[in-house]
Amino acid sequence: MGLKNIKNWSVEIEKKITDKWKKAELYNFNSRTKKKVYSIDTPPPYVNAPIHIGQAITYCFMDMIARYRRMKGFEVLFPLGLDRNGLPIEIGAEKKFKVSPFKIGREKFIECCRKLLNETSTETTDTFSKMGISFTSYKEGKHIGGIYKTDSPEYRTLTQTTFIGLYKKGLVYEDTRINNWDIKLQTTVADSEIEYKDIESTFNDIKWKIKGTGEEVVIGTTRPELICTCGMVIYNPDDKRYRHLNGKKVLSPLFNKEIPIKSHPMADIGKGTGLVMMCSAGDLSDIQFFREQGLKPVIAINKHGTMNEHAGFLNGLKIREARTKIIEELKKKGLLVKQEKITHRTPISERSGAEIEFIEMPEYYLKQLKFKNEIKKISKKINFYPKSSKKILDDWLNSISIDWPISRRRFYATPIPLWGSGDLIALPKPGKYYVPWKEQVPKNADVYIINGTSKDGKKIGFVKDFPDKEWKGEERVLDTWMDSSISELFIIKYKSDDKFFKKVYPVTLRPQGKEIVRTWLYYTLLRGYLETGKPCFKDVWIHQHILDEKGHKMSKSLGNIIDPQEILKDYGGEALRFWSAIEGDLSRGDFSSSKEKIRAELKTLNKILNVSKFVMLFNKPKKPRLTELDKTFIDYIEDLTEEFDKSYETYDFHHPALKLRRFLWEIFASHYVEIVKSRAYNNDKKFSKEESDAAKYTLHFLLERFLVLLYPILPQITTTIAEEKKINLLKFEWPKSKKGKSNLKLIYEIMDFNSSVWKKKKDAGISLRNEIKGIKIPKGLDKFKKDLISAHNIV
RNA sequence: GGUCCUGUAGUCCAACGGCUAAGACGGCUCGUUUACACCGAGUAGACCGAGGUUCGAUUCCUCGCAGGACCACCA
Repeated sequence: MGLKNIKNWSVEIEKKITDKWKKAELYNFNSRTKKKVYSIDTPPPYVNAPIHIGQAITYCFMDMIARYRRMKGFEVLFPLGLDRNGLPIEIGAEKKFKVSPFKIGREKFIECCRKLLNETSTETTDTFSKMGISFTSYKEGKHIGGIYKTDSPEYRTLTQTTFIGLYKKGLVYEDTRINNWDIKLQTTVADSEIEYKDIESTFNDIKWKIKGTGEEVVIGTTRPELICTCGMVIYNPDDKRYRHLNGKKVLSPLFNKEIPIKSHPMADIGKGTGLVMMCSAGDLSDIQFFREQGLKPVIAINKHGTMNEHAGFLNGLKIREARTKIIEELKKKGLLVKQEKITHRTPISERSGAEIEFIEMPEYYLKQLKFKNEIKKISKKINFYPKSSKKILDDWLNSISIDWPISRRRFYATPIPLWGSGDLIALPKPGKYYVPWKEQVPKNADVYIINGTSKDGKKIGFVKDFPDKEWKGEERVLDTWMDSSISELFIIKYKSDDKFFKKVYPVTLRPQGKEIVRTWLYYTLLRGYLETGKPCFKDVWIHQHILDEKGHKMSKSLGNIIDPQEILKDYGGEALRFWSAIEGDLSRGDFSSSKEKIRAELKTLNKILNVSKFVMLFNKPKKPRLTELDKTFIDYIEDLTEEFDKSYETYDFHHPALKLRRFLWEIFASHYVEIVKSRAYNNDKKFSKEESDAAKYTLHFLLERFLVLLYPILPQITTTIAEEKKINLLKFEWPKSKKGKSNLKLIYEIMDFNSSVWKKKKDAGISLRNEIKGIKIPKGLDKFKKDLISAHNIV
């Protein structure tokens, strides 16, 4: 592309490069390679929304990792996945086409989801391409490293195959339990899909009567509509006020149900009146309590979020209405003592924003409790970057208290591959994609009988052995995380290319955000362990959040979104990449993004361009004998080479980027170039040919090495310049460096000296090219005397 | 409540326990010097607070304060 013709680095230049790269498939994976494999389990973005700035930045980092590893001689597997399963897609379809799956039916709704997905196909990959991301492939397909979609038959087959395997091992069971229920989406959700928000609610003090004595006690609650589900009233064993009530019964207000009173440490003396009504629907800890006490839960809320027959006069009302109504009733009867506004941490469904209710439903579970310790053990074998991020995983592991509910009552997801007939379950053969809700049961499917107590199935034959049975296809689907948690297995061809899988497992790196440690990372470790018994990753790199300029989370409602597409359009991928690296260490802290600062990095790109143009004015001679000055600067960049190797290897691109920028502006351009300019031109023949050649050689050497070191961060501009020098950086190997000789202090001394001369000339009002008298070269810089005198025109 | 991370100029971000605390963006003042006005040269501006360890602390330790995160609890 002729460096001379490029005035400024621009988006147009980038477009030519990235278009070429995208078509050329430069980074295809050679499965017969003898190199070591470096594999990256990239996070598949959801395709129904454009890439946001956070994803853009993290993919920049992943690309730096991939490019560095290629230089280090690895065969790099860096695939792009597209997540197309699950609730986000369904919610998108519901909004876009203004439909409800419960009204238009399953088939039509799935069509809507497909329609939505087809429209959003290429935007995501285009964005990545513009950023210069070196995915193994930009083509979809079954080849190793091809773009994969999580809703493809191949992917869903693997999800089902692993499900079938888990079922056979007795790790999947169905149970009817109280669970997190999303009223909006009409499905059970897992604990990991819940977030907590502070919502204002009212704390109501209500009078209750002790049976027999008629004594009145006051109990506080935020959920008075659940009084009908109260199974016990408790107080703290140390609470003297209520000791005399132990073993007595209390009558629930309005319902007059007899409820036992007991002491229990869960009650806190200081909170409320010290008495707690234990309901079977408040939250999961209540449910645990019911189990512990052997109480039978009463479920008063149905799956649509309305009260049922257990709620007596509240039957048929929505939860909120029921709450208002019962408070009215209590007021009328004079049973409401006091009301107080409090903020209450309320469980919210992450996907829909609906308040979670606790409702009893039969769901499939994957056993996870019994593997907690194993997962802890294998996670110790994984390197976490930064180390402290492992704590997030440990905290989560410690808090897991129930098995993983994996069935969902939704539609656009992997179907659960089961058919049922009474207490029999038909489990098809693995390796195929099944859609039980609209397909006949395969005759060769295994038949299991469900044992009522253990919940585990026992195999008793095949479907063909039960010709009289009518089989009903399972209608539920699998939790999206059941798909996502095998991404690392899918990309290395688990169950489809055993030889390759064995060679490459465990996957080298999982890069991901801290907010999905408890979902994506944890579930992947669990699934990987259940499939292989081993840790599935060597390294895990956890990044923090990308915030707006003011350090706030970006969100549509705040209107502070920075759109990477816009940045790419205005400033290009290289500016975005360089800014990402310069801005901070993403694994250590959150980072704030600002368009202004990204724009500012364009200056650096042009500086690189211009310095290169200058160096290219000279031909690179064969290596001559170098001067002390030349050696000093070469030693320094050799040291940087060594240092950056270590940084890049530990996923630190921030510090090298800072030092490279400094090297470019401060050390190389402002000082080395300025000093040796006259020696390189050598117009007045003050220097010998060898001395002049030494300057030219060193200019080229420093520039080349600079480009090589910068290449992982800025691939487009560095390769463009290197091409001019007949160097192909895409295939360049990391240089073997000679270390330990650099003398930065000496370089600073040179820089100080230069500055002082420039200042003197400026103060004297003379041009920098003019002669200056009376300057003494400092002792330490004696060996550079000839260069310094010539550079400053000292007489 | 528990745990973790982070506190350096207006903003962002550096600095093996030691020298004048670096650089960028933004200010201000000058200036076209054969790669570069997306430039060059200057200039103003900062270590959250209190103890401790040390000859010496921005750096290490303790406590506090502030911001962020995760977990638990919240009747």
